[in-house]
Amino acid sequence: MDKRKENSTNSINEAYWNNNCGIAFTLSLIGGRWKINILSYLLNEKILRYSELRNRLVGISERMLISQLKELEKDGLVNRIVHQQVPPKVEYELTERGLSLQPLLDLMDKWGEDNLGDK
Amino acid sequence: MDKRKENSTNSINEAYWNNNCGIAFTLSLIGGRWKINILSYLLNEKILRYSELRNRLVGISERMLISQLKELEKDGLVNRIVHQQVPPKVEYELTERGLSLQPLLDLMDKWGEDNLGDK
DNA sequence: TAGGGTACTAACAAAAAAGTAAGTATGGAT
DNA sequence: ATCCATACTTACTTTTTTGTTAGTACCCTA
Repeated sequence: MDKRKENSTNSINEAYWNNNCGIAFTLSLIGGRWKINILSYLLNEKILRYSELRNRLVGISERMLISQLKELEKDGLVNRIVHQQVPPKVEYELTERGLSLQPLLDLMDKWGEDNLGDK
Repeated sequence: MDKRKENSTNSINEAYWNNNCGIAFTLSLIGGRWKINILSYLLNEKILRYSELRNRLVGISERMLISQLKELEKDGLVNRIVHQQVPPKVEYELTERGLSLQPLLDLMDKWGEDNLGDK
């Protein structure tokens, strides 16, 4: 959403790895500042409207919430469901691809919990 | 290594989630710009010296290579082995904790490969 | 005595990510 | 006619990450 320079050294390297390494590609989809939080809530609660997500994600700004949701939608991980009514009502849920992240997120959570305290 | 403002909104939120969510903690350790690349090479080749890593990580700058290695070492994922000789020889290998990331990285790789082409 | 190879370090600049504050559209309720 | 709630949008600033370039130390070799 915010524009990046497409020919910076960093962008070129990033694009290269994202297209040639499964791990890098995966990280590029779930690595955003608030993405795992959003994905986790949606995994647990199935469907949430915009304001419900905002209330759960303590500390997030509207700008970030929208931009993370847009990226997740663009990457095919969440569906945006618009109800035609006033005041507006928009809900978010995981796509099949989003749901398929569950085992990965579970494993990340377990590894993290196992290593959190230790040095 | 590079200093951050410790009381910015972003830092506070990040620290909060990293200490309370296994996934966030895991991401904070492996999410650095070149960390998965370094971890992958060390998983495959067991032990590599600094210059060997530099040659494999096409596009990385010395500054980034050092800073990523230092963070991985601080987080207990890699060992730094210094040989007392001239010219210097320093090798890097995974710790047990680093090795324990293998299943996670494998899963991330698989998910990425399965989803790379599709839209 | 000058140069070479390795593993770094440091200072400054550019790029990218995130924060902040204010504004928009809509139709229904008052 | 005004206010309200929801889901955004926009412009501008700060913070954070990364790049770039130019060093350093060490002993050995020529």
